[in-house]
Amino acid sequence: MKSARKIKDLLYEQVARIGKVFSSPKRLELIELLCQGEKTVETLAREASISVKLTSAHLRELRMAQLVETERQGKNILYRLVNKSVADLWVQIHNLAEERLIELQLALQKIATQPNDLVPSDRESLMKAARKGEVVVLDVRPSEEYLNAHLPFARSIPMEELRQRLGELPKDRAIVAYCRGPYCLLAVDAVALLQQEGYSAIHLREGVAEWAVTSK
Amino acid sequence: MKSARKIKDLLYEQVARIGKVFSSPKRLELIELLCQGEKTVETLAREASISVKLTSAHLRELRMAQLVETERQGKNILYRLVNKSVADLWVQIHNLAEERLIELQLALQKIATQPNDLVPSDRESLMKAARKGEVVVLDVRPSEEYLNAHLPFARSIPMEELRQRLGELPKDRAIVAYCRGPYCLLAVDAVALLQQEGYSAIHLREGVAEWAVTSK
DNA sequence: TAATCATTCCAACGTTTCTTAGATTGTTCA
DNA sequence: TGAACAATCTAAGAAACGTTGGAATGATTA
Repeated sequence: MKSARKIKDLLYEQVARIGKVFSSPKRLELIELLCQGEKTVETLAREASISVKLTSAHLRELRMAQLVETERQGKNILYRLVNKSVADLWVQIHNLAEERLIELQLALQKIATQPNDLVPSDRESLMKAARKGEVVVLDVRPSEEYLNAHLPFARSIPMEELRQRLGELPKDRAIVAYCRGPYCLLAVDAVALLQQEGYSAIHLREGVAEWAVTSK
Repeated sequence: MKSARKIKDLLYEQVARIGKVFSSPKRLELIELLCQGEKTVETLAREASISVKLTSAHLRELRMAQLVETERQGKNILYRLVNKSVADLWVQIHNLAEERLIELQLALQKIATQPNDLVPSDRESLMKAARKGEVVVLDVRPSEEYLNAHLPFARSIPMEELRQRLGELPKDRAIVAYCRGPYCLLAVDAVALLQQEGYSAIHLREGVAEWAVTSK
């Protein structure tokens, strides 16, 4: 019989394979992007501002840990998360980080133009207001991501088109903008633009992954 | 204004600080031990079969990520997890690992003497049976850990004392043994001993941390 | 106050990981 | 079939990490 110690070492080593994936900033960014839907290597590289080669190397780690799966589509290879557990883990890790790390809290505070521009994270009342049409929930991510999944009652105007399409939005109601999550700056820019143009805009930190986490 | 890229890099880097903690097998083992309650450096070192110095170094990482807190008690320094989120994250990571990594599944299968010695993870019916006294839920961890927290209706007989205290257990009812979690081998040994002595014993893979995870 | 004990800090080694560059595979389109 | 393209594989230097030994800290006990 193998020694108990060796068996245990083997078990923890396997779990650490998963942990390692979440230990690199760039891999975390890729995971967050994959939470928005399947993407090609090139798209991921562009969005994360890294080279295709490096992206491929990081994706290899994700693949070896069995956290993503690939599908060839013509010339491109699409990557996607294997299931919701992966997205959940990402959300739980960044929630814990936000809860514990003062440096992160400070950095996040600096991003939001004004603290009261933030939506208090009370999902039920926000959804109630959205259902009644009292507020407009606005998804400013690229439209593919909106099509893949979006918050209930949300409308899609990608950030790139927002300036041209301002006329579609009402000035007499609050506009709640969201994007990929708390580390995506699209909604921050959207709120800044909207406020500048005289809209009453506020920022919802959560994205679809955060929203979909089972317990809060 | 700082470039958006720099801000994002900073944010993901902070989250990665938390991820890094979960990327080392030995640190994972320490976290699992700390899930059972507060412990001294020496105890942690002994249980994880590593030197005190190395334990201290790993605990330093945990401290710098703000995931543990310390308290001096006489000569010793007690370490404990700052809150339940940390234990939850450990449980979620090892659950995902068990779900995705075939190597881990195989290793875990080898441990259990027989597949049918495992309790089907149906908490409600187990608790129902335990409440009625139809089964005996047996905690074989050291008694301090039992005192810190244990499953409902559980009785404590530390593995070290089990052989001497066999008489306390009934032979006409099923005995459900558990320990620190799926990677702790105490309950495996307990089940083996009990079965050898003619008891009807089965193994519950989950420990208190797994049991306490909000959603399953 | 000195001696002891538990723990941490510091420095150093070998190992792993990150990142980039060059060559290679597999697919599509002409 | 060959050219163009997307992505991966391999190799290699730089950076970070795990681990160990020796010195230092801080509390307790005699």
